[in-house]
Amino acid sequence: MAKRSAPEIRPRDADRSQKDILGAALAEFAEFGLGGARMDRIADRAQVNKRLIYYYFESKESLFLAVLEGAYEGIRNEEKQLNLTQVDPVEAIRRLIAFTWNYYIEHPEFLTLLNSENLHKARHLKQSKKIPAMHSPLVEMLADVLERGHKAGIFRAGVDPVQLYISIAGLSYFYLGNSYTLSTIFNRSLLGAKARVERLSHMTDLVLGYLVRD
Amino acid sequence: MAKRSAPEIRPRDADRSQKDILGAALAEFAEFGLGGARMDRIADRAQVNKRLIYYYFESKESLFLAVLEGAYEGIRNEEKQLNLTQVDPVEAIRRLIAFTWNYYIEHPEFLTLLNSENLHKARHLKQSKKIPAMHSPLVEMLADVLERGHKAGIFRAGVDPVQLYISIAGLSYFYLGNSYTLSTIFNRSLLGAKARVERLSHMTDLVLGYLVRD
Amino acid sequence: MAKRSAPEIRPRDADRSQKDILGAALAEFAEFGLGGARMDRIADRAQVNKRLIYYYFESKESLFLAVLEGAYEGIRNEEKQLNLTQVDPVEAIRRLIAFTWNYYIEHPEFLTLLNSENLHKARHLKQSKKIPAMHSPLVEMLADVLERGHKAGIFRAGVDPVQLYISIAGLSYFYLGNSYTLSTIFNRSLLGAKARVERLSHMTDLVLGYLVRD
Amino acid sequence: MAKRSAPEIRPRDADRSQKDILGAALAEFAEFGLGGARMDRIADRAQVNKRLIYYYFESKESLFLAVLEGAYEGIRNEEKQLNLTQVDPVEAIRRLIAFTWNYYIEHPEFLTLLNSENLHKARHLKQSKKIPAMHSPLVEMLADVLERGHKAGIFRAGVDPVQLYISIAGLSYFYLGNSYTLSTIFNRSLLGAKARVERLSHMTDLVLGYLVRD
DNA sequence: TATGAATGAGAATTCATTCAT
DNA sequence: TATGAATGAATTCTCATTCAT
Repeated sequence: MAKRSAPEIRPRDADRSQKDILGAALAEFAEFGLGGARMDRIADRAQVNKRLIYYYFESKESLFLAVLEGAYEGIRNEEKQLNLTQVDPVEAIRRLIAFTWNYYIEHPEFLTLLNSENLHKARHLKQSKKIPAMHSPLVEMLADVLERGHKAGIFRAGVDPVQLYISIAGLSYFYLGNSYTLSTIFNRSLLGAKARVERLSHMTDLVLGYLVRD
Repeated sequence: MAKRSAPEIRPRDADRSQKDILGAALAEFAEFGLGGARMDRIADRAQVNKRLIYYYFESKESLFLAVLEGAYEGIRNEEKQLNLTQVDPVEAIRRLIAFTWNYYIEHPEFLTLLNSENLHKARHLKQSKKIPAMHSPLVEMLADVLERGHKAGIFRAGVDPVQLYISIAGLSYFYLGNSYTLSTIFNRSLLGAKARVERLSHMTDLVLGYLVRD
Repeated sequence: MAKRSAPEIRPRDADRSQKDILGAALAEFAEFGLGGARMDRIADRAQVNKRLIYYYFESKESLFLAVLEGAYEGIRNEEKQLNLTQVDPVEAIRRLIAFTWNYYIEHPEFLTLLNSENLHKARHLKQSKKIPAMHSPLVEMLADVLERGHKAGIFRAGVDPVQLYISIAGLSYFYLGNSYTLSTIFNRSLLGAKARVERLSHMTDLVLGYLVRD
Repeated sequence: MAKRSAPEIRPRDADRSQKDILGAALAEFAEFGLGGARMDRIADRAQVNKRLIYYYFESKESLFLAVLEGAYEGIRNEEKQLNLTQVDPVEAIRRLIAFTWNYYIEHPEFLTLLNSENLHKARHLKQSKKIPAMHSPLVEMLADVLERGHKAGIFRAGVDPVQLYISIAGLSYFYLGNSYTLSTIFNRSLLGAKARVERLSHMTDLVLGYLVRD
């Protein structure tokens, strides 16, 4: 139980070290933002010599970019798992909303990371060669679902999939990302089990209520 | 007695100085976040000696709180102007959405300020004695509108006004607050005149499409 | 005699502080060059908080520039004292050589500072607005002396005063600035009293031997 | 067994590596001085793993010494080529001046290396067992030339060859080594073709004007 | 009310050097 | 002979904050 019980022999492993650093940096940037993050703490979290961070990642800025790229890679990979092309349109919309909701719940770092990046006017994102190439499959999936729904006479016509995608994301994003201020203002728990169920239900009702023509 | 010939006569009263500092701090915190803001720059922006900031506001933290309080005060004041009690329910919803949208567009600082505050887990907000007392009239207005709409047979039943309020806010907030990353990812302008009209239209369609029963 | 006997109350004096810093920086840069100089040591030498250096001088680089400007100002001021316009040409040349020689001996910092600046390709000098304006009066004095000497039938004609000025400086500069290596190589003291007299005598003979026509 | 497909076949022998390192270090030390030189950059320049530098040369300091020794070896070798014993005294002086001038022009590293070494008070030179043994043949040549010139009734008597050697070196050294600051101060190109011819001519006139008795 | 001078505690980054293979 | 991984000790510079008037 002693903090320093064993000298913790760490076998030299470049890949491992880099991954540890990235993981630690993700946590740190998510918790404190780019400006508030500390390289020292990242080194501590990664259990790595601070100098090693600079060895692999040139600077705080480029470390942040690497973390951001990893975050986009992460969500894109998950998105790919979500196959909606064969699914009934109404059910597909449900899954899409639930997916976004759950992903944000499970990856709160993603939200704060995006906030940081927007505070910095997407400065890092624009430098990235990787991220712009990682197209989200969701918009195309959504376009397909909307079209199938419309052809089946279920959904309304003329819905811009990009707008709807942004709306679906925004419904979860704002609720989760601002839960601290919102719950204080409304004096109401937003993240309890019951509240979550209600929110997901509301969002689904909202979007399907809009889409479905009867 | 002045060392320099023309000592830049600039008589300043206490109120004026405090307002200048708050204005400068708002701009600074909005641009860089709490962590990235610099007291030096705030002093420069306010054209005030740095020491004076500490004279009026104890520390960076309490200056941030004061700024946050000012920001909430600002939006609450505007919200009060929006009188929807006599307005046709459908039109009322339109106005509510448009109000939120326009307020965020005209006050982008509000968005980044809220992001900062959430990054810090609403630490300052919780300390504030003022903000919790400033209840937003919008939720009650919305409750009233929803009820009138339902009674008139126009709107669906069972809509939680808080959920809908959060949704309406979220639809604008995410789009505007993340416009830098979104426009980069989608390679599409989000803030041009045409795009704004489309977004407002989409959001209105979405919410009314959900609410209105035919 | 204790190092920390008295807390050494240092009255707040902006001018004094700046001068102390400049003096300490001059010594440090002279001893270690720009690259080898340490801001910490400069602060120690100046008995000043390290932060204060950055308060008055933005960075190490601009501190170096300020020091360089001070050094040029110093030599230019001394040069102005040297009035040769009424002096017999031969005597004037003697004084000019002796002045340069003595100035370099008394201000060895000037030599190493110049070496540093040349190592950096006069990067700082080129930024300076002050130094280029500080024209050395020596070249004009020398031109006057050469002309008077020639008219009096004593000196040879066609001597470029800039070339001769550089030569006179070089004769002292190389000997003094490279005395460590030279004395090691030649295994001979260069800076003893006798050696100094001999060197000054040699330089004077060399230049006058060249100039004087018989 | 190589991890990467084409492992950049580059068979290297020990000698080659050492020479590459020395060459790279010479360039680096010449450009940045001892303090400003970076082991990393030397490794890059030499296209060699940084660790290898330590394998062959113990430390930065001893690498510098090795470079310095190489530099002295280089100039001494060239000096040996300059045979003046059979040459007419006046012509011999011309050649000596021209040799020094040209060597410094072709080996500007030598000048900055010497400056560095003097900044460090000849610390490395004094450690060297090689350099003190490499006596410059120039002083003896000069002594011989001066004596022959005197005996032929051409040159003045009593000239110290060491003093004159230092003077000849200094005339070139100062002009070339300080060309950046001098050309800025005098706002005049010093290294153009015409300027070089003029300088060499001036230096030759100066020395011969002093030596030759008519 | 106002301000220029000053500072301790960090913070990012650098650097020569060593470890392990 | 050669190299990628790793590090402790600086080093420049930053920042919120306080002192003294």
